[in-house]
Amino acid sequence: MPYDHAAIEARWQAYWDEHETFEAKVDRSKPKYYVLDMFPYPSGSGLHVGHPEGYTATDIIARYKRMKGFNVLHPMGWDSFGLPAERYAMKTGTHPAVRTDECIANFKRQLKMLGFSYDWSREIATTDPGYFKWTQWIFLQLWGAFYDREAGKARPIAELAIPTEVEAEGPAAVRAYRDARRLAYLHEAPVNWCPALRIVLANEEVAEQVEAGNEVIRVPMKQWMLRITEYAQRLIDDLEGLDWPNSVLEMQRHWIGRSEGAEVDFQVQGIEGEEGRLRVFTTRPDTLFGATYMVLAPEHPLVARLATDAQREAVQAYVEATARRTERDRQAASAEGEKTGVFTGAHAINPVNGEAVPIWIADYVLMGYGTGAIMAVPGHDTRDHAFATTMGIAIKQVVGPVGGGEVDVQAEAFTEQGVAVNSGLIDGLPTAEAKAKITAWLAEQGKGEARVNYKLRDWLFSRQRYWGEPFPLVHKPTPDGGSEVAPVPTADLPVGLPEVEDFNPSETGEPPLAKATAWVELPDGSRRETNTMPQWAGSCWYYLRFCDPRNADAPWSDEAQDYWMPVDLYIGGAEHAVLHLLYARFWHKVLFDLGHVGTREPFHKLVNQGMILGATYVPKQGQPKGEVKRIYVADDIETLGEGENVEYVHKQTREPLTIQWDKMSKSRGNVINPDDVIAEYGADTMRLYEMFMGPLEASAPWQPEGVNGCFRFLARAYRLFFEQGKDGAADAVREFAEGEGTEDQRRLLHRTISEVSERIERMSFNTAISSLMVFVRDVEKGGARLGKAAAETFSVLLAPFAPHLAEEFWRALGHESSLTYAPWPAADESLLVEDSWTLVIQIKGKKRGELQVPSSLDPKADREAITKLAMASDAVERFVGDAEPRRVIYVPGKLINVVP
RNA sequence: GCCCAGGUGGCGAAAUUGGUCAUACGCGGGGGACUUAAAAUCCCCUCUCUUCGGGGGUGCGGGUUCGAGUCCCGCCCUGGGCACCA
Repeated sequence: MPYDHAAIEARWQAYWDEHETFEAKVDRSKPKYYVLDMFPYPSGSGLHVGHPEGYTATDIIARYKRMKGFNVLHPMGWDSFGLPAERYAMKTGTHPAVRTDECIANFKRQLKMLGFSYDWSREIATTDPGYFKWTQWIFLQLWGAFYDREAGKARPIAELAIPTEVEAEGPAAVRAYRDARRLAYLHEAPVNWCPALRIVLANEEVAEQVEAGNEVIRVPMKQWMLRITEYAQRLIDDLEGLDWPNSVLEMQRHWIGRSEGAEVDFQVQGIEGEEGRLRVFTTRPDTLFGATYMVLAPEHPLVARLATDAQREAVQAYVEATARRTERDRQAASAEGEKTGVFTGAHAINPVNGEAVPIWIADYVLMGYGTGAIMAVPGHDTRDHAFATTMGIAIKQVVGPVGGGEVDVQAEAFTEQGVAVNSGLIDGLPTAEAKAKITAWLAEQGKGEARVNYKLRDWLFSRQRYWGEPFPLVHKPTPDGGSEVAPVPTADLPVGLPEVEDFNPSETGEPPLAKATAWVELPDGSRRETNTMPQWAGSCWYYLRFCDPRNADAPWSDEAQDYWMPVDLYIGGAEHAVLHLLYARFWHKVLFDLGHVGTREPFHKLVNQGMILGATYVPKQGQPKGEVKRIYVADDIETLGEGENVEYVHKQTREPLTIQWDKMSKSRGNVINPDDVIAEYGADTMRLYEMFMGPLEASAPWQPEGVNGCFRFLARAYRLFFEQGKDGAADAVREFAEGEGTEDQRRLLHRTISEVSERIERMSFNTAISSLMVFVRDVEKGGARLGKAAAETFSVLLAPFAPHLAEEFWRALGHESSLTYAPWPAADESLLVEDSWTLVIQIKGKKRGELQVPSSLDPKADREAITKLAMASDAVERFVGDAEPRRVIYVPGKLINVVP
């Protein structure tokens, strides 16, 4: 019988389960290693081959680290709240919990088939009440805290100092004072309402729905917000020291979007004092002298007051028109260069030169950033330039190029740094100095101050959905006829989801939970909060729960958290580069401030695995315009020719096609199902191929022929250990030679140990596998019987990649138990050294010969002897002759370069 | 437009800090062995030109260096992200 992967894999999966081989326990005598996958949303369609790429990588590391003596935590769970289950419920009436359980079961079956070494006793699901009890608990920590800017950290709200004048106004005022400072707060604001889905979308979710053809409009609604903006600076600062891909670090920094500048006060003409103070934010205070107009966002509170009678109607109309458009929509149109806006009729005084500048409103200024108002400097800002040109507003030059020279700001804005001109007290100063000087001057005059702004906005945290964590809050009537928010006591958590008949929100946006009146209305007259949390909530802290997943009294114990955290290696898709990682970091920092965790950052090393691409076939001539795009899958096509002359045509139409590689998706029909691959080749082959395709971080196409190559390698290895049984008899274990076999085998073995170890450490799995392939090939080629010790070592080296087959080998060698905790071998350095080494002889940088140098000559110490040897070589004689070389470069152990 | 990553054989890809031979390993292709035959397996060849001495070649054009896939400058292309953030 040849390599019977199905039987072998079933046997070892059962063994691991039965022996609880991968269960992790806190053990302070060993160093720990926490290796985590981004847990999946268990979708109805099951795993595709893209999922196991990252999972295989973490599994290799987990298994390698165990053999290196680490106590490894390698858990898996389910990010199981989510919209698909809810939509499925709306369509079929099946409760989301039922559907979710089915999907989880399927995912788990598939993952188990791949032989991943997860500690399944730690399995968690975010939808499990035993889990979301603590999600709710963490929310209450946020609700119960404020950010102390002076201390630079969050503190319990009870410690917030209440000003005496507030105290004097009574409990309602104190409550309001506190509520306005909590890290979780209610905020009425225009939100992105999607009528088709009947849900509110976060800004970052709008694009996706608009692309899907769903309308998104703005409506005001009361929403729970989380004060992530207070952490903006720390979220930037603490990126330092993380071992993360540069691209992710950059994306996070850009998302947070720190910018330094100044706030400047303009005084509106005709409105005295504080009320008429119009504050703007600018990163270029040095261009203040070039401000020829101002712009307010249409939502700016001062807009209504500023509009003069003559302009009131136009202003009103503009404000209403923009209110209907989503922020994204506004930005998209305007970014094309279409600038719209209306003059308010009012003017304000420029504090640096006393000039009166007109005040406009325009939607290219956003209320959510800075102060919602700008000074416009068309000479030195592209957007202002476009607007001024459209509206016929004056453009003034106040910065010139450093080396002198002319620029025409009428034609195009000069946005670079330079030297201030036409700018009074800062004339002649380079931009940086001009900024500093004018900012200092403004501060002195009480007309402005230096200021740092961030693009990051507070996090819209409530959703009008059923399938999410309920907020552990109630709205309690107060004696004055109002209501106050009160937490559900920890002892009463979790707040579970009520049974409902209908999972749809109402047309007005009332969440589905609002219809469960028996659940909403409490005996004391309080009403439960009916929003639910977004899907991000559960994934913000699951890595902490994995440390102590069955704890019923706390989200985690100090002991477990202190031992396992931080996550040493975190692998997942690049699509989570910003939001998930930012939100999780934010929660972690709040928990850190409040003393619940001991680490500032949760994830030490982060790796994004690349995408696995699937094949589709499209017309070679390109898609005809105006027609529905034609995309075909492998079943539709016929392959003609071979090698470099390969051609694809459609089976029926004979249309010439060309292959195209895309992200795998159901809609494209280019998905490969792991079940099929495993059935044909086995999990070990599948794991091996996924890693052999190329570097983990790179995207690569799934090529079925490549899978076969990996299978062939395992089958070869199998034949190294087993002899085919005659006439249907079981395969017999081969006889092995003594020890590490022949001298050649020993050397080969130790080189393989050295290479595989080093390449796993570098996570260069494709090249590590190549070393293993070379080992098998060369042992075969050598023809001698493999030494038993060498066979054992090889099994260990293979185990992280193809664990089932490795276990099979291990047992064949006479071991009773699993090789999971067998020690990782160390290479004998002395065997890596050859008898002689090759010195390359170059003449003027070109290779002209080589020389075998005996190992008795040390590359470094015997420099002179080696040089002498080289100078006497044929190559030097031929190309240099007797002439004295101008230069001789000797690279120890590598080459000698003679320049005549 | 801006930011990040990347461009190496017919294909997936190798090449510690600039240092031998660019193209390991695998796929595909060609030739052969075994077989009645096929599958499986095994062996050899597989960047290119060549007058067989050697020459050229890592997206393109320059540069630094004794020596560049690797470093610098300027382009081109592909993928990902951001995109009126004042």
